[in-house]
Amino acid sequence: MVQDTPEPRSISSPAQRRERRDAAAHRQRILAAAQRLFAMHGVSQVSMHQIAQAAGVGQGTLYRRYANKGELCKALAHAQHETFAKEVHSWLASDGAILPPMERLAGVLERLLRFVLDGAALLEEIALTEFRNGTCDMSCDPAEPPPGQEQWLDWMHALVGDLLGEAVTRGDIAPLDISFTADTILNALNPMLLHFYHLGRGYTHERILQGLRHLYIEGLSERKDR
Amino acid sequence: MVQDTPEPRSISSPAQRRERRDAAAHRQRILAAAQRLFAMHGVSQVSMHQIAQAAGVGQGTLYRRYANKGELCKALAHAQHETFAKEVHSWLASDGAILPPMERLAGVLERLLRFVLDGAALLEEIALTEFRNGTCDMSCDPAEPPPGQEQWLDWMHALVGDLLGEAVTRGDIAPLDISFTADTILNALNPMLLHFYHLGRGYTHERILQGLRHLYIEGLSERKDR
DNA sequence: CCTGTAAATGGACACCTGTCCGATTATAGC
DNA sequence: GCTATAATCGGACAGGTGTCCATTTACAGG
Repeated sequence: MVQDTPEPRSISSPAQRRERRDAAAHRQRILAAAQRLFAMHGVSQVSMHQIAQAAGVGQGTLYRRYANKGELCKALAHAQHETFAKEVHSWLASDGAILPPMERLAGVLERLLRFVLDGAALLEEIALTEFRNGTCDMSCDPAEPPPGQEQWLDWMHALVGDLLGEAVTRGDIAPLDISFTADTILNALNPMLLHFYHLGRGYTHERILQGLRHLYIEGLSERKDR
Repeated sequence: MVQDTPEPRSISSPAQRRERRDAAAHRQRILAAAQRLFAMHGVSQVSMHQIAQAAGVGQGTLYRRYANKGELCKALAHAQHETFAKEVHSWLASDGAILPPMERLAGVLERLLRFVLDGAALLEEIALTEFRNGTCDMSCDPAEPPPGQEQWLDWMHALVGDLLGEAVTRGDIAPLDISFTADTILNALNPMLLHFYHLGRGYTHERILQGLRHLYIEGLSERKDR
């Protein structure tokens, strides 16, 4: 049930000691407890103290590993992120491969929207914590540095940026500020914003998708086929 | 210094008692103290307890009036909001009047960007609190209902929506989901997002403005003059 | 002036986050 | 097995938020 980052536990681990066995067990228990409590009561209703208690560890231990609830959520969301990344990659390599870049972007956004709406509770907590702490970088837990793992937001930013860049090169869209545009598009799928869309405005999934498509795909495209 | 909502203190106040004099004085002291402390140490560094103490009132009194720091910030930001609204209105009535709707929208966005960047600290706290509490409606303090006062976000949403609607009617832009588009455009100027743009990305004021213009003004417009 | 009543007050309280540090325990080298 | 050592543990603690409620106080009407 609990997805764990596959530890670099090769015996031949060169200079650095491998994670102590009890520590590893505790991390498992923490993740399992958090997942259970979150599922039971909702992310925002569960305190770090409760998690520590349910996992049978002290608060200090919990905070040593996860500096705040957001970090803990990141660890839990990690597997979901990877699944999503794989799904997007495989789509881009198969069905998406024959589409022009802006249509590929549309496909990515559609999948991203679904992904965010599904994992909303976890992602919201992550975003909230980051904004609150002013880190704002969506970077990953430095205590868990799986080699070569891309940071979530950076990865999405690069992906959207690449698609935009390709579209510019092909002349499908006019030249633009790629980095800023990618940021703006991704922000339109911010978990907190979608939460507001759902509660405050009552926008449906389809309506959001269509709105995004009109604004960012058709809006940017030079050749409008109307 | 402290801008106060002009109380409905007409003697002929029909059924409802007017605010007690001591309560009014306390509110003044609270606002003054908050403004002073915020200016001195930054919004996020000042606790509600400190504010209460500096104002010479108990925490209970403070919370009775302002349910949380966000509400207090809203009260302080109220005058700024009104100033901004007046500035936009007068521009729309004078220089803006001769421009097509999408150019008027560009002017509004430019002013909004400046406004948000200026009052960032206060607005960020407001947005953060709202998201945290899940209220997400940006509505005003129900304890202070100045008659006829528009809610800030609703007002902006309506303004942007009107401009978009006019542009559609004139055929300047293709028909679209006006409400959703207005929400999305406004979200691109979210205080928290701009904070991230500044810190995490280093985007300048001008770069943001140009990016927004390309995306939302030129992107939506039918007749592109390139 | 006196009195009833509802609004206003303020500090104790419950709970939460995040830090700190002495005590504990796993591991490496002998 | 034994020891040195550093990672790890866990609960106390320092703040902060927001609630509660017994007490106080301003205002209106007799």
